[in-house]
Amino acid sequence: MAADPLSRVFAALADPTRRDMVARLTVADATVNELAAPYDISLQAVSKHVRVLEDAGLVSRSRSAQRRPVHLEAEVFDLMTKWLERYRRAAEERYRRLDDVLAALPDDDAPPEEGARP
Amino acid sequence: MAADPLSRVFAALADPTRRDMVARLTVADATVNELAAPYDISLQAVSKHVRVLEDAGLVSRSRSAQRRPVHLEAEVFDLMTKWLERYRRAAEERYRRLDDVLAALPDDDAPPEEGARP
DNA sequence: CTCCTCCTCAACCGGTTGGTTGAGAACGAG
DNA sequence: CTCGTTCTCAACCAACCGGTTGAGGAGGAG
Repeated sequence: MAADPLSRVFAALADPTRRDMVARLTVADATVNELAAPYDISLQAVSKHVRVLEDAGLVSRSRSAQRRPVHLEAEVFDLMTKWLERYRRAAEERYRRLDDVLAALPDDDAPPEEGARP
Repeated sequence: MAADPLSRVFAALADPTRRDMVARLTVADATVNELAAPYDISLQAVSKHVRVLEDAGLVSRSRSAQRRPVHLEAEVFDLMTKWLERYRRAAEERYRRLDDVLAALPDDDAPPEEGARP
């Protein structure tokens, strides 16, 4: 279970139920019971989902009496957004660069396998 | 295997090997063989990884001769970024709103369950 | 104290996933 | 045509995942 943080975050968000929980947690904190209400799965299953979110750092919990309110953490979103943005930008730039590459094509019709890794 | 698109994208990116491939594809297109070079897993495994990325719409392939160059698609990144940004912003706003909520707390110490979805 | 509520732990199950090996399709080069 | 290269399909396997049920810990409420 020692996967890198990013993998855990992506994996946690790969489940629609979990994404829905996150969406609802942006509105307000909630207990496990409240979180479980909309879904017709067992409370234990919901508990597991929350644990996955917690392990991914997307969510934190404080104990107040016997309730364990679930709270959304925004930081990890920033981290992921940053990661994503980086590659999105790179892909876009490459897309733009393509025109230059095509324009700079010499008489040779067989492209010289330009895949040298820097 | 009929998961929603967003789930497929997140799931695809939940694997470090696949994320590394995506990173390298931002630099240049590559064949399966080129992609496979850095990893000590079988070529078939790499082929499977590429297929997962393709099913997620992160990557497209054209056939030129017997080579099947893999090309990164930027659109899906936009989609995911948009999704993420929406919740990141919501979480931040809620974080900011928290001060107001605390300030507006009446004499009642039991918060009135304000979880109505708009 | 006893009871009730909220939640978690543990064991189990079927389906998916990441990996393997082996066979073979598709295509260019000789 | 034959050969070599590139890549995929198929079957299999161990591990993980999302779900279940059953048991039980941790606090308030009576």
